[in-house]
Amino acid sequence: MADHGLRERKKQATRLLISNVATGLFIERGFEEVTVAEIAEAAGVSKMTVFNYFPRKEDLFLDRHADRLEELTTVIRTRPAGVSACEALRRHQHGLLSSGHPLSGAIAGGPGFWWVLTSSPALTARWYEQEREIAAAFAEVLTEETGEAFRSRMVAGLLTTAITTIFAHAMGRIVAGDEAEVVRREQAAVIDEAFDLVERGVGDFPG
Amino acid sequence: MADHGLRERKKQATRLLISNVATGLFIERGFEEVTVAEIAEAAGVSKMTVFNYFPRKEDLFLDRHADRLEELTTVIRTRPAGVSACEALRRHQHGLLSSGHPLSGAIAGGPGFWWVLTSSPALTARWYEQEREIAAAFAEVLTEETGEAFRSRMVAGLLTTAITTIFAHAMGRIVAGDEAEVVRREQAAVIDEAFDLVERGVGDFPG
DNA sequence: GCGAAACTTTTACCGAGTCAAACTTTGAGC
DNA sequence: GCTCAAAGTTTGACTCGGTAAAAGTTTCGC
Repeated sequence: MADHGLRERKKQATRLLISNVATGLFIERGFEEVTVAEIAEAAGVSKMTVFNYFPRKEDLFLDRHADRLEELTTVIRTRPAGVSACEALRRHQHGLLSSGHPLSGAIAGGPGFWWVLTSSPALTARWYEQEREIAAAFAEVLTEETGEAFRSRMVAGLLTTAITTIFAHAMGRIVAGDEAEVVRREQAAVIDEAFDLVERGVGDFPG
Repeated sequence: MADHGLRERKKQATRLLISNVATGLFIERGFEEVTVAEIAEAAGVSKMTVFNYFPRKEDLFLDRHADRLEELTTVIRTRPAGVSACEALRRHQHGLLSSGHPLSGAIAGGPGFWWVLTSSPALTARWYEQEREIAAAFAEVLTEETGEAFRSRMVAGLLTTAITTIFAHAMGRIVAGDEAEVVRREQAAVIDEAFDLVERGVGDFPG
């Protein structure tokens, strides 16, 4: 069985169809202005089926979360010996940026995406909930490695804060209308500033 | 007019009544198991009135947020000269702990409260949303003071992470059934560990 | 091809939250 | 005190997200 049956292919196709239809409608009209029933109809499927694939309406839009979570924990778990989690993530962020990956927060492609995200409280809430899941996953990895539960949790939180803030900063600029290319050019320094703060501490800022 | 009219007193009384009735029911049976209609009836008021005072159901339980936000920003804003925001908050947390304040996360009074909070996803989500509001408020204060927007935002995020993690740690132990007195005794070290990480950095943890 | 398992649809339902219109209470001025 | 306007409350109807159960429909193993 597995991933080659007709069944499985159809499922993936349906899932993708629903997700695409939904995303299209959201970008066109905004998250709150589109109902699940509408999405279902537009995708030629029943409302119940939509919820079969996506437990919450928000997940229709934020469906890359699982991949992102997996990717980020892998970065920490499989980092080279002698490299700290902080350093590994710093490099990863630089990598995302220079490859123009959407999650670096500085892509040309779609202010539409960021607009949808920022203009819906429910969606932003879910976004930040996903950030917390990332922090929890980090904490688990670090605790496994070191056995120090509280310290791991703290470090996980701080690292996640860096990632989130870096992202939010870029997103904010894009939404505010800044030129994507400019944002992108300046983003490397932002990444370093954030990770420097986590790695070396805030000191006595602001004096 | 102002805060001495009968009108205003009645409003405050109604608000308090609704909040108390709601909290009581939540602690008794859990957040999801109580409907707003039920709360309204128990408080002898209409459902609409409940929503008049508390825009979301979650706010019925987490109604101390405004005070907490105010208190925390004041701590930063009015800290003595030569004391960093980080240090001021560290001291504040120690103060909360030694005065047995609920928000220190280590009180004897009510595992009920923490149980309600942790057992409802909607409630925890709202809780963390409030943490983000705190981070945003911190960022605003720090930006006003220093003019460095991104750095302020990062530091605000890191400080908030410390507060949140300290709190979550204590709450987790209480909910898990640890003796409140023990948690309380060990909490001072937790506070210092958290703020040390923020102030001096995570370094190369975990090697 | 047959039967079981998986997927979808239908239908009915619940609870949060909104809206508008009617109704009641309070406060101010005379 | 009485009256009028404003503030607050209630009612009832409605929308939408989400769940549950049962009845189809499609795919798969044999």
